[in-house]
Amino acid sequence: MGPRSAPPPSSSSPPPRIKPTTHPRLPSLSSSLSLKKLARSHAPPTPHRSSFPSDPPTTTTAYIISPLLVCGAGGISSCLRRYRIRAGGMGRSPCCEKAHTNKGAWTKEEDQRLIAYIKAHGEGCWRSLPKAAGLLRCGKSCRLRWINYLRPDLKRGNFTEEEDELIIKLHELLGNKWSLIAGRLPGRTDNEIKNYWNTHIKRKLLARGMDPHTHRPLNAIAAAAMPAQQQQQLRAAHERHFAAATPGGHHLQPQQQDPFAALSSSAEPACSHSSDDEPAGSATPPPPSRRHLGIDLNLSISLAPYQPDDPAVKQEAATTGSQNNATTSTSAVCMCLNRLGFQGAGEGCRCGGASSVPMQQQASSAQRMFRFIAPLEGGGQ
DNA sequence: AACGAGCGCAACCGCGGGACT
DNA sequence: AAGTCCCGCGGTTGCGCTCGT
Repeated sequence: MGPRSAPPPSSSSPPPRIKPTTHPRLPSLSSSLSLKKLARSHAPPTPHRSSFPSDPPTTTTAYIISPLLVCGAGGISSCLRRYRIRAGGMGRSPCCEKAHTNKGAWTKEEDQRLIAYIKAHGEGCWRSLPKAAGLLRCGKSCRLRWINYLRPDLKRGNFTEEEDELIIKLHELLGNKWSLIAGRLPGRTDNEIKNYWNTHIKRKLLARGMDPHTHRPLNAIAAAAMPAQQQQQLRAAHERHFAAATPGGHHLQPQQQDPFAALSSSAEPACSHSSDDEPAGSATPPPPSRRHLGIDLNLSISLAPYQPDDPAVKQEAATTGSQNNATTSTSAVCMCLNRLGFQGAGEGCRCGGASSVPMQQQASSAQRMFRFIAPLEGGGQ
């Protein structure tokens, strides 16, 4: 059905399906329950997925100079635009020459070409990269392959229990913002986390009696009918999982009695979910607090002592004034504006003290914002 | 041993946002 | 101000492997 039904037109033999991950296969929740089929049964008809219209593009573009020569550090993004000759009328050209690109699984040769090219020239200019690297792929495909599979700093597979719980907490806060969640898990990609969520964590939460969408007791109706005491027991059981899975270091900040509870008590996560999560018509407008959260992801999440592997991150942490207490167990990771910062217990977030101008601006505006300190344990009482 | 169903995950797609002309 | 483009994101698909019968 899909475009991948056609075998990859690669010259080499089809690549062996690489399975670098070693997740132990989880026992089925129930032989009659298939999450995938369940989701599909609730999903609206899949939208039209054919790639591009069959009519030819209305514009023709040509690059008169290799982008490699112009894509220096800092100027990558606009290199193509400056050297483009428009030879046709208005309209949007396809992202690549579909007719001359490979699809499907990547071959080892393709991987090696991509790795070699990026090692030599760095990331960026994805649109022109395939041609420059001698790959018959579209830029998007190259980007995905690199980010999700070839990047050297990827961990790949074997999610730890702590990562599981962090993902669950982050998902409760952020919803299906996989890239944001991935940003808090070094070495993990959004695609990997998304897949892991859909295949493992959903089931894990269901087994705990929690709804993976709302992070509340599974059946809202049953929950409503459930005695308050029973609801509390269920909730407590859920929280005990967190406590057990995150040994040490995750402390509820005493001055923030329970900011998490305010979030958890709201019906919806921070963002809307896909159509297969809930029937489209059932969506209700998020309460004001949720809408606020959706606009401002100025969050802080406490976490186990963080030891960044990346020297650049270490450097950044140092320059943001985190100092030594950045790695103490009483620190929290601040999620302010997509930036990792640290704060000690009982102190305000200091990530705004960065030297860059944008961050100063953000810090000044952040002073007027409400901050969420989201502990990883005991926060949802 | 053979077969079918279920599952995991790599890779694809369309869309939105921001940058640029 | 409007139009165009690229990048990145979230949702979805389908191949190949594993497991149960």
